Order: sequence, then C-alpha cells, then structure tokens
Amino acid sequence: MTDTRLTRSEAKDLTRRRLIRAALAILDEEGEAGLSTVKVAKAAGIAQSSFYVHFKDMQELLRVLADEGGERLFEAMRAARRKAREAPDDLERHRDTFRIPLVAICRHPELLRIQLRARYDPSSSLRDFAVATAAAHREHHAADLAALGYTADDERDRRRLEMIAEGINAATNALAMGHLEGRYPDLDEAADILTALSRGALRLLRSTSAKTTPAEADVISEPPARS
Amino acid sequence: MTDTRLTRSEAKDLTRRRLIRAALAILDEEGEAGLSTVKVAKAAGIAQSSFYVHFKDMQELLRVLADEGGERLFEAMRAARRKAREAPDDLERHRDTFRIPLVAICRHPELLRIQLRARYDPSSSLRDFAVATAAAHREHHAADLAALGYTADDERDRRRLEMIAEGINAATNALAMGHLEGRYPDLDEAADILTALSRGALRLLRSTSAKTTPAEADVISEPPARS
DNA sequence: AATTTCACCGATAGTACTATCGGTGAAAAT
DNA sequence: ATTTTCACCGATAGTACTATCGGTGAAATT
Repeated sequence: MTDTRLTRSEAKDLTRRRLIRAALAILDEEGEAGLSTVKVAKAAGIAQSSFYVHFKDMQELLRVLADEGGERLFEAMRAARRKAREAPDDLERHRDTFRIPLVAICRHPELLRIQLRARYDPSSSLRDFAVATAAAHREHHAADLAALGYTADDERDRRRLEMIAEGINAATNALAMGHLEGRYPDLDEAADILTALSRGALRLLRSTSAKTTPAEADVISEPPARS
Repeated sequence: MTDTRLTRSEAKDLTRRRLIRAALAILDEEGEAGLSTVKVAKAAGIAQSSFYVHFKDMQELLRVLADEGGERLFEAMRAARRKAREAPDDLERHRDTFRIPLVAICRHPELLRIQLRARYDPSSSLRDFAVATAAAHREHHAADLAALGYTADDERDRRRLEMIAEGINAATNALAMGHLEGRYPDLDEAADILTALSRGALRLLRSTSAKTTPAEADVISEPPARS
C-alpha cells in the first residue's frame, strides 16, 4: 500500500481539484446562476472563506475551468480527427467525420451544455470561452470538409464552406442534445442525417464553384415517389 | 389633438407595458442574471417597490414576457408559412421555406437570443418557454418539409424527418446569429446553404424510404474537380 | 527542538436584491 | 361635496452572497 500521508502541497492541490470538480458539477446541474463560493466550497468540503486560498474569486475559477475544459475538448477533437483519418475508405471517413464528434459530445455532455448556455449570454464569464470554442470547432470542421476534397478557392466559396461548417456544427450539437434528451436513441441515425446534410451543401459548393450564376439547376428536387 | 389625460387603468396599463419593455431590453442586453426588480422598475421610471403593483414577482413578469414573445413568434411563423405558400413555383417555395425564417429572426433577434440562452439553462425561468418554442419550430418545419412532398410513412422516416427539421432549425439559428454578428453579410447566401443542406438530407430520406439497408449507394460523393 | 509557514477555520463587514409596510394624493365612486 | 379606491412612494426587514480578518494547528524548515 502506498503512503496515504500527503505533503502540504499535494493536499492543497487535491482540494483545488475538488473545488474545480464541484464547480463543474454545480455549473452543469444548476447553471451559472446557481454557482456561488458558498455552494462550491461546501461541496468540496471546506469553509466558504477557504475558497479564496485557491482562487482570487469565482471568475478565476471559471477561467481555469474554461481552460481545462477547452484543453479536454481540443484533445478530444484532435483524437477524433486522427481516428477519422484512419478510416479505411472515403465513405467511412465521411461518416466518421460526423459520427465521432457526436460520440465525443455524448461522452462529456456537460461541456457542450455549458458552452451552449454561455455562447449567447452577455452575463456569462464563460462567454469568451464559448465563442472561442465554437469558432475553433467551426474552423476544424471546415478543415475536415476541405480534407474531404471540398477546397474553396475564392472568397465566396470560403464563406460558404464556413457557413456549411457552422450549420453542420449547430445541427451536430442539436442532434447530440436530442439524443441525450432521449428523442433520438440511435446515434448512427443522427450521423447519417448529418452526413446527408453536408452532402447536400457540398453538392451546392461543387456545382457552382466554377460558375457565377446562382445555379440551382442540377439540384432541383422533385418530391419522392410515394409507395 | 386627442386628450392626453389618461384614466387610472390606462395609466396603469401603460406603466405595465413600460415594465415589460424594460425587462425585455435588459434581458437582451445583460441576460437573465442582469435582471432585477430594481433595474426594471428604474428603467420603467417607477420605484422598485411599485414593481409589485403590477407583478407578483420577477417570475410572473418573465412568464408574461414568454407568453407575449411566444405569441409574436407564432404569429411571425404563421405569416412566414403563409407567405412561403404563395411562392410561384416549387423552387421558390423551397428557398422561401428557409429564407423567410432567417429574415423573421433577424427582424427580432432578441427573441432568438433569449431563447437560445434559456434553452439549456436549468436556472432559467424561461427554459420551459424556450423548449416549447424549439419544439414548435421543429414540428412546423417538419410539416413544411412534408408539404414539399417529403412525407414519412414509417416510424424511422418520421424520426428522420424530425431530425432533419431539428438540424436545419439549429443551422438556421446559427447562420442567423452569424449574420447578426456580421460574419455572413448576405442572408440569401445563408438561405442557399440551408436549402442545399435540406436537399441533401431529404435525398437520403427519399433514397432509403423503400429499402431497409443503410443504403448510401446513390449518394456517395467524390471530391469536386479542381480547376 | 525551536521556529516559520500556511491551509483552513469562524466571524463579520459590506453589497445587492427581494418583498412588505404604512403613507399620500389624485382619480373614481358615492 | 364627501368618501373610497389605488397606483405609487420611501423606508426597511430579511436573505444570500462576497471578500477580508485574525486565529489555529500541523507540516515544513531551521
């Protein structure tokens, strides 16, 4: 058995980690409004005043939380991209581009929930983090799409690729939350939808990349044949 | 000139409306956390204690706000659907299905902002409203898609249609916010992207509506020809 | 062994907000 | 003309939280 005795700095670090964990849990369960030094300290098992031994104020704790969350998110994203690149063929790679983020989100739903809340909330200390995270996601996704062969050459196409990435990301988040809420039990089905959504958009990109007209000619849809 | 003299009930109603307006403005600018009876009453030009002449508490004001906002939103949605139905041909109708909601959102961005914030915030009094609004949007959109000919017969297809509607709605919101943030200056471009996104998804729906296999056979994409 | 350090404690002053109270004057009812 | 009603006011008790302070004991240093 290892020594259960801890040095002072080890004990301090442990308490600090407990505070961060407690804050994350409360943030997820009650939202930013439910967060207070009283609750966090109590949940971590120390006195309210001792909170200030570890953090200057709640803002600082949230900053640390955002940094760590961002790190975890980026690591998950990197891993997902690496994994998708290893897919055997183009088709699998395309599907994985959408399925893997879904799975990653559902593994740590609290990070997405917190991000979605903070994203448009001017009172949130995490807003900058949320906006930055969303922007990073958007760029990474645009890069993924570019890697699938849909590079954009001119200004308009670049903007379109960005819009597609943003739209798909929003859809990914929405479907992931729907899955977590129990509405869409099968993640693979959701991934199929996302794959199809992106195909449609990229088809537009491709069909008009050389022309200057709005050109919807080759994507006009007729209603499906009913059985 | 009409009589500027107001009856007591007219004056009271005016004050009530000022409170609601003030609350909406503060909610949009500072978020739910920035809302207090002090600020709202002051902004409406009355004493803090007089707030309670009009509302039992802040919750009640928010409930009223949600009711009125929901009413406005539903009216806008109804009008948009009516307008889209009047489009001359299928192509225009399809585009309008996506462009009109975008325009509607950008006309009253505060409602969407408030809704997006409250949607996943457990501490928000407006959460129920936001969830209900999102669900209504989803259903309406699914109905719109069905009206375009993409009816779903079995359970799986219905779920898929719902997922597509939810995904497209999320993308619509995201692009609208992107437009309001200045990233996507042209709403028509955004509408094109949404149209294309939905086409891709509906193509999937159509291609597999009679089969039981995942069947991506006819939607395999090859990278676009580079110039 | 003596001294210093410091993570943690309880107490508390300060801040912001909620919700109630009695008072006031003008509108409304009699 | 008199009385009643009531929208609004200022004052204030109560609540929840923040952030600081001096004190304490065990770990760390000397």
